[in-house]
Amino acid sequence: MDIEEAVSVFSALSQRTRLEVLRLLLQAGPEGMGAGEIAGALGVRQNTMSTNLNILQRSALIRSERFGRSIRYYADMAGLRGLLSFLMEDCCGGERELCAPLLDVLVCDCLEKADDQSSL
Amino acid sequence: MDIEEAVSVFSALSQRTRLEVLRLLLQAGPEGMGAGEIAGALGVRQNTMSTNLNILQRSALIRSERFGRSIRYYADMAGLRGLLSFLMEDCCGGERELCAPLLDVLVCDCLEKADDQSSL
DNA sequence: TCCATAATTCTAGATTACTAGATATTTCGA
DNA sequence: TCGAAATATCTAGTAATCTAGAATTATGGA
Repeated sequence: MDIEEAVSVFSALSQRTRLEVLRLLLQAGPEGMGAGEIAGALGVRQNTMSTNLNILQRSALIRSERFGRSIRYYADMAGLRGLLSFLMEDCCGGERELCAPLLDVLVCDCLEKADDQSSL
Repeated sequence: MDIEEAVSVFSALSQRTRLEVLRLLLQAGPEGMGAGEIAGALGVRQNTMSTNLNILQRSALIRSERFGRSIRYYADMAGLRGLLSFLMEDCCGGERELCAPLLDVLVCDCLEKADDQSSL
């Protein structure tokens, strides 16, 4: 990922509806959600949501899959990973202590509430 | 952090100069960098940089400290942590496997190159 | 107190982004 | 093949953001 792409991805996240969509899809997990379902859940008009879903997808923050005439969307963990990776590239300035607190976020909020067989 | 604040923080990151500044300061580590030094390093006019530093600081992505007549800026790890925490809130949908890859980013890019006494 | 340095604030013209109405496309079922 | 459902695209008026010139504030030294 280069700087232009990263800026574009952060732009995708800097709008209320789109940020809500990503969080909703992260919470939805592997099941994903239908496009109309997402629009309904967030109280946004269908065409506006379609535009915003497209922007998120172009940024590789979400993925989609068609089922019949509806389309399901999912959080794209690989894309999110790429973004965080770019941001934290060469971080810390060699000082582990500066960077470590960021790990706690994911460990606490995400993994601790899952089962405890920490394979890391 | 609420959604409005998170949007505002992502907006702060969705501009090339500001994203470059945050990465630069993450790489600089605890030493930080002077305001003029940052502007010089990125080839941005001093008043434009000042505006952008202010936006990053309002978003709690960087901190500042005055030394005589110059001002040093530092990455604000607590602010960054808050943002990631908000984004990943209630993630995974109970499926640990969906979320775990995000940890690798920080573990690989940031901590593995530090000493190996993994206290997690 | 006066000057130079370092950084910030004010401002406006130019660019970019957002929303929603209207229309188009895709798919399924009858 | 026709109609309905689900979603996407086009468009334009409105709103927000970006940059840099000019002026301002804060600090330290002579």
